[in-house]
Amino acid sequence: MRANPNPKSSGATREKIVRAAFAEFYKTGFQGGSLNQIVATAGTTKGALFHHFSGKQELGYAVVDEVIGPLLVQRWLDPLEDSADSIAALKHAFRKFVKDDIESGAWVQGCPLNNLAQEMSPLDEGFRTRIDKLYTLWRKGFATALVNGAKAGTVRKDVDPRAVAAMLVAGQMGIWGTGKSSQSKAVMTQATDALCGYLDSLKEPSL
Amino acid sequence: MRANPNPKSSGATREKIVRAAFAEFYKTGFQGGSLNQIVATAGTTKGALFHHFSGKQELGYAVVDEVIGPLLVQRWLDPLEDSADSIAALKHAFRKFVKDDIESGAWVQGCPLNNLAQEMSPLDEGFRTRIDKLYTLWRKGFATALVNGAKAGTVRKDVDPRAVAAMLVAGQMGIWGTGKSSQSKAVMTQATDALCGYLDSLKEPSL
DNA sequence: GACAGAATACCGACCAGTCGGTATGCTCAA
DNA sequence: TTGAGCATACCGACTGGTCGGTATTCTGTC
Repeated sequence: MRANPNPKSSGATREKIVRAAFAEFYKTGFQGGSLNQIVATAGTTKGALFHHFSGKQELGYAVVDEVIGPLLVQRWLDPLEDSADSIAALKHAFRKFVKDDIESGAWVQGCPLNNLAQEMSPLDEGFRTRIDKLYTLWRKGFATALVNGAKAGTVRKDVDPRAVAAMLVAGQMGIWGTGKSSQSKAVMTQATDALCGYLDSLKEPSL
Repeated sequence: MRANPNPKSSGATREKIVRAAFAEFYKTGFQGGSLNQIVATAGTTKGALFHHFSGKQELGYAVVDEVIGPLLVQRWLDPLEDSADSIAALKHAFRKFVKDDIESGAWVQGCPLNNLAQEMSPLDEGFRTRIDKLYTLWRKGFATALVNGAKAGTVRKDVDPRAVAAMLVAGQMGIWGTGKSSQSKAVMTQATDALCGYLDSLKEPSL
């Protein structure tokens, strides 16, 4: 029923705020993040923030839905879409992103989704459901890839795709968490190596 | 070297504060935790807190060193000490603690060490080094168990103990993180099953 | 096209409350 | 008397959030 959704800029300001909020929460956590800092980074004001969002909480929800979610899909799910050898694709993804994040320095900040999950899941049910939705999507994407691999004959028939997917997503959490607290390339790489070894053990033996 | 360690209570008050701080930080995180709430729970006052600690930071350090560290050793490391079949011991530990934490309800709060690690590692180097020390100890304990298993002939000789240990600790982080955000016994159990399957693949094949 | 009126987008001063931290004084054993 | 152990009162800084006001743009009528 809205007549005209977008006079002036509107969408642009909103997006600047969400992106600044993502960066702030990624750096200092949701509770530690300051709205004053967010509006300063976004180059706008409190008035604009509270015009677009009812409060800090809803801004956090928007960060999960509109920034972190798409980032997850683009990084981890899309590359699996058209790959016959799902184990190779998974190994490649883990290896590549570990390497990328070490090189870019992002590894010391951990995974944006996991950060929010660990901090806010027990404190706010709205956060928890949104975050769980993304992790469920993630596991589903991995499980589907494994099923396709089994169909294509590259994955052993006796593996439980859902269990392995749960383990792989948990492994991602743990590997990035390890990197964050150890700040050691060696340890992070070791864990990745072991996980890739695990993936190898799921290959169809005839290959 | 302290001349008189206990006029009045002293040590008792300090410990009450540390334990209350552990509970508070476990619930709401370090940044979200309130000193006022901590002294209220401990049944003491700000004056006592700042008498024993120079500030919130040092109190947090004490929680890591004096509560979380011993808890980790007692739970994960001590049970591995005298076990010939290290893979069985590891599987038993994971299965048991997942079950325990689901039954006690502790799983929704995650792992105290991992919670602090994710929140504070990038923000405070003092936290990071203390936390990393504990994770290093943890990995070392697992690696030693694997080495002993290889010597006893229960673990394949070609496994890299350090890499597998890093992966197992990362797996623990991820499994408890999964439970926390999914609040699903099924998913947490699935991930544990897959990890135990991984451990099985490390067994000496002749057995 | 012009113009009134309504709605949207935004600003920035301001609020009450809470935060971590401090200054000071009491109590009591040595 | 001295000083450790602790309590109370209090501080400035900062927090998330509110609110009156203004600028801009849409809508409907002529």
